[in-house]
Parts: sequence; C-alpha cells; structure tokens
Amino acid sequence: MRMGEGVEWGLHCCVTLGWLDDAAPVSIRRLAAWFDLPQEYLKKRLQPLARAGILASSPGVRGGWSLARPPGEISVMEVVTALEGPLEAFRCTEIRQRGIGGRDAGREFDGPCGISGMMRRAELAWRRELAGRTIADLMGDAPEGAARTRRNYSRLTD
Amino acid sequence: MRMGEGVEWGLHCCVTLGWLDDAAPVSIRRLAAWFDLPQEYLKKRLQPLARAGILASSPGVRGGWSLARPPGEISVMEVVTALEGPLEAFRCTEIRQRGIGGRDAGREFDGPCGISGMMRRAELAWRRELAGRTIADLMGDAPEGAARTRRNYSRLTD
DNA sequence: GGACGAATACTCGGATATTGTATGTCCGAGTCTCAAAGG
DNA sequence: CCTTTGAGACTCGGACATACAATATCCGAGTATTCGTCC
Repeated sequence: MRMGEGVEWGLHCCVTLGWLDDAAPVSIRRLAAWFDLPQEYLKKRLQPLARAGILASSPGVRGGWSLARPPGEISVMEVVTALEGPLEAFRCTEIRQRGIGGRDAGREFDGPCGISGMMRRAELAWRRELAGRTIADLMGDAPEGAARTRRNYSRLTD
Repeated sequence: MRMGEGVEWGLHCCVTLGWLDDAAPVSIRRLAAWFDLPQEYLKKRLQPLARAGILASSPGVRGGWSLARPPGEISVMEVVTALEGPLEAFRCTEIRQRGIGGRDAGREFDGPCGISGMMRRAELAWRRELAGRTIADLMGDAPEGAARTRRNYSRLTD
C-alpha cells in the first residue's frame, strides 16, 4: 500500500503558499523550480486541489497559484482526499459470497462483511487524525520556514 | 491509495481456517475453490503469512494450510503487515531540501519533516485499530459462519 | 508380516507473462495583462 | 489623451507515452503419505 507522492507535493506547496502569505500568485514554473519537481506533472497534481477549492489558479501573465482559503481552514484530510480520491484503501469485493464457501448462507450475508467493517473503522481513525490538522498547523511546526521562504523567494526573479 | 486484495483474501482464509478449527490442513486447491480465487496466485499470497508465523503449511499428500496459532493470538495488523510490507503508506522524500526553496536552511532541516511526522501519527492511529483486533474477533462478528463453513466444507470432497 | 521402493499429492521458490495504475510529457485552446499603434 | 489591437505569459483540459507495481501463470524441486512389491 502506497500513497502517491502527489500528496507530499501538494502539502508542501500549500505550506509554502501559506508562508508567502498575501504575495502575488506563484506560477507553476516557479513552484516547480522551488522544489525541483517536473513542472508539467506538478501542474497536473495541483489541478485537483483547485477543483476542490483548496488552491486558486488565475490565468494571464501575472497569474499563478495561491491558497483559496486561510491556511487554518484547510485540513490535511481535504488535501489527501482531493489528491488520492475519496475511495477507501481497503475495498471489499465480497469474496465471502463467491465459490463453494458462500453457498446456502441464507440471510447471513445481508449485513456488511465484518472484515470490511473493521477496516473501515481503522481508516476512520486515520482520517480523523488528518482531519484535525490544518495547513496552519504544519506551518507552525517549522517556525523558521516563513522567513526562509520569503528570503529565498525574493531571490527568485527568473 | 489502494490496499492489495491479498489482504482481503488472507483475512478471509484465516477466518475460515479458524472456523474449521482442529480439522486437517486445507489444501490450496480447496481454499481456492472455497472463495473462487485463482489457485496459483492465492498460494503466492499465503506464503508470506506462513513466513510470518501466522499460517502453517505442511507438505505431502495430506498436507495443506492451517492456522499456526490460536485465532485470538493473531492480530489483524500482523496479517496486513505480512501481506503489504512493513513500510508506511506515506513516504517522505524530503523535497523540502531540494530546489531553490531548500537553500540556506541552516539547521532548520536537522529535525524530521513536520508533514512526515503528522502522516506518521495518522498511520499510527490506523495501525493501533488493527492491532487491537484479532482473527477471533472477526470470527465472532459472524456467529453463523462456523456452522455454515463446517457444513459446506463437509460437502467438499473433490 | 515387515521392509523397501515407486507413485501420488501436496508445498516451496523462482522465473515469466499480463494487466493496471502512477508517473511523466506534450499540445491546442482559453484568458488575462501589458504595450504599442492609431484616432 | 483615449481606444483598439496584438503579443506574451500563464492556466486548463485532454491525449499520449513510459515506468513500475499488482496480478496471474507456469515449472522444477523437495517432502510426506500411500500403496504395491519383494523378501
């Protein structure tokens, strides 16, 4: 089981945009140079964040990407869901109903599968953790980040 | 993010073997027919469970698969770890250190990444849920399962 | 009747397709900004 | 000075190519059981 690296990219971009604060939108070219990431693919990963109302993208020559909301109102869970999709990691395919073992079960299979239920509970605990933390929390975890980001960004004239 | 279906297969096999209780080992052919799964691939997925000391496999003409321990002593977390590997779903690649944004960070990057830390906490909550439940719990979730399993298994002479 | 050997039915582990998803690249279309040209 | 027009910079969305992991199959080797054969 593996989470796509787009999640790491998206979260770092959100934190960086939060640190840059009220500055003008950041173009995808600058963002890619910022983290040394493939420009085209990073763009593809940020688009779902815009669709989810987490980032805002503005076209035109002065356009670029910015946070659509204050960092304290963007939960980490939202970012993960936007990038990984809403589906759960464990997907019950009801193999209990197939084959010889599932014969003559009567009403036994009316309810949901116990294995599926316990997996759902575990993922719920995971989601609860992520839902309780915001981009602002992540920004606060690295207090020197804001200064470094603004300092380095001012040098980034290309 | 998606969990391999081997986890579903493995858990159902464990529960079924638990319901069959002290019966003789079950051959891979019967197990595959039980859930209507591809025999060769199911075997490949059960082998890591044997390596992890969860299942026991015995060779020979009367051989087959059985639980290596009482169902109450096999946690769901063990099964998942054996099948999905010990690595976490989120893997920090330290993109904060790359590119222009990571320059002149001084000692700021000595500690672990805040994003990585919060992901680790979330996965810990997930793991804790799974570690607290055992195969015996899953067996108990479907009280009629034991009777149905033994009934259907007795018909399975092929 | 007991010892021995062959046949059988399994598992084990590795090698090898096949498929699907994540990753990465490219291009045309649309939109906003800015500046230059013309009235 | 004001309006219009065109060029440039950027995003959007889809189409396409590639890399890699999940899925699936196959085969040779080993092992325990069973059964027949021979002494």
